Amino acid sequence: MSKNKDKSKKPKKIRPEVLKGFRDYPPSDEIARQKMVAVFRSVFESFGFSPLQTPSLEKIETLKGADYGADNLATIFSFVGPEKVDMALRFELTASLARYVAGNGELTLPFRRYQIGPVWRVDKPGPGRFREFTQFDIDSVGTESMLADAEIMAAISKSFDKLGIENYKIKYSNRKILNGLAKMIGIPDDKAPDVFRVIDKLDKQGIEAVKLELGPGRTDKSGDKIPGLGLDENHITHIVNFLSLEVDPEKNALQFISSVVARKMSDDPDRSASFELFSALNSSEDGREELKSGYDELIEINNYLKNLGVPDEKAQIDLTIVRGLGYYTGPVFETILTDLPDYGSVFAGGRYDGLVERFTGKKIPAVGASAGVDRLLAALIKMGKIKADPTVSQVLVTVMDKEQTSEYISILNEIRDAGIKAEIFLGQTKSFTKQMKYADRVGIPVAVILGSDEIENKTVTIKNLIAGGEQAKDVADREEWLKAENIQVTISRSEMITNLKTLLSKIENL
RNA sequence: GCCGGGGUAGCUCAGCUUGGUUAGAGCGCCUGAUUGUGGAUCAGGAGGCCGGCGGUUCAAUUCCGCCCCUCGGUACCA
Repeated sequence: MSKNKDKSKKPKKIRPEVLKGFRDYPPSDEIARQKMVAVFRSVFESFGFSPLQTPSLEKIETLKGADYGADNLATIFSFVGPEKVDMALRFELTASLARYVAGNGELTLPFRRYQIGPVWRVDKPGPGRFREFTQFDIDSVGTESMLADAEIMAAISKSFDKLGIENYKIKYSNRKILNGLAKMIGIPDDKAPDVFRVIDKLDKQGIEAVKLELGPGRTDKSGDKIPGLGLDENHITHIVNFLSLEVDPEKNALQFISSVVARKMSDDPDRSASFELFSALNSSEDGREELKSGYDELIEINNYLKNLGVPDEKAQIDLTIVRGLGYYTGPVFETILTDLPDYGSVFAGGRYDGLVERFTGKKIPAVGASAGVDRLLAALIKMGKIKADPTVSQVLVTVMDKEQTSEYISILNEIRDAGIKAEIFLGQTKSFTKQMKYADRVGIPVAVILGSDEIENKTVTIKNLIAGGEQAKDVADREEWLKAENIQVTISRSEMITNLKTLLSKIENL
């Protein structure tokens, strides 16, 4: 009863909760993330991409196009602004890039930029999926050259190398190939994007699921019904036949396509698997042209990649790659981590020619790629490629005697000026034990200790907390542990900086 | 959107089936043993709108309904 009384007197507390689908990034996450981003930044800059930053909020037409409808807006955070302007948080970075290019007519093309920033979507949060997340984009706008596409792929490859990831693969293809095939077997134009969307699931769901979704639909593991596209049996067989040429996708499928382009069935190494498909490919000359163009581009990119020094095992042609998005028009590619196939594609993109046209009416060709920073980081941490330090602080200057504060500060200044990240203990307690505990908990690896002894003798004591922590494992008795310390040295002040630097570099390399 | 698990202390969870005294445990946290040294140990302590609203009841953390949130699967992903 008395408890209840107390409660009613208390002011209502605010629950410290974040919004659904949002989250905090504690220092350890953010430190790791910044390390990773620094690598991408430096590689892309070495390729001559410059940073661009655009607003988080845009006019809604910028993001959705002029004909935005109510159901289209379901997954975008939209508002009516103070001046009654419809606006929304960006859900990706490309639309803003297109707006930027279109709105700056004096911009010299090709324009090549990278951009990193948060984007927002009103999705249902799922595993590794949030309403606010960070994307990393690179794009080259205003160039038709396939070298632009190859360069983006090469930059991705370089970045992954530099991050120490050995097992990744950039798989690439060209939309025009499947587009052409679709035309040639008579799939209506308006169905083609849906077909691609389904084919895109091949990796995750397998050929049988794709087959069913092209046709009558299927029921997934949870018992939910997934509607199919309702293509007729004939079309499905042709598509599946083509996708099944993937035994050695680079060779068989490519040769098959070149034989289609040349209209010579005899060039096809796998007649039995593709004869049926081949014989169906007679209906559309348009389709054949598109197929040929896609094939040529693919080969061109393949050559450029060789020139750029991307090894074959890192970048491979895979004709089953289509990408789900509708706006891709030519080359498409995605990067997977072969050790972590569950993470899906972690850096992907392709050529899109229509995005700037929305604003200017002029077609400006562009190619770009986008990475989900958070997912990639999760993968890196899982693979042990990035260390998640709990703090950036490297040195704690402990406070033994408040009377000596100015002395401590001058030591602190000296350490900081030497480029070492350092802090002085700012807590309330006088207990020295607490200060060591603080350093330990926060994860500061080194303590600099100055008591009356040190000050009198113009020395400092430097303690390696990492090594101390290791030693604690073997010692059960407190007295023994305290005495066993050969993990700290007392040296003259003039030697302090050199000593700290060697110690810290030793700790870094652990 | 659909299917399923869950929401009780800072964290991980027990209790709920069968409503009823003071809602527990482990870990963590705070204080001290130990004001010049982190771990371990020991002693003491703080910390709960039992997710929210409504219903049934003399009585609800417990039963019922709705909602919210969360986790996993699936769909969507411009």
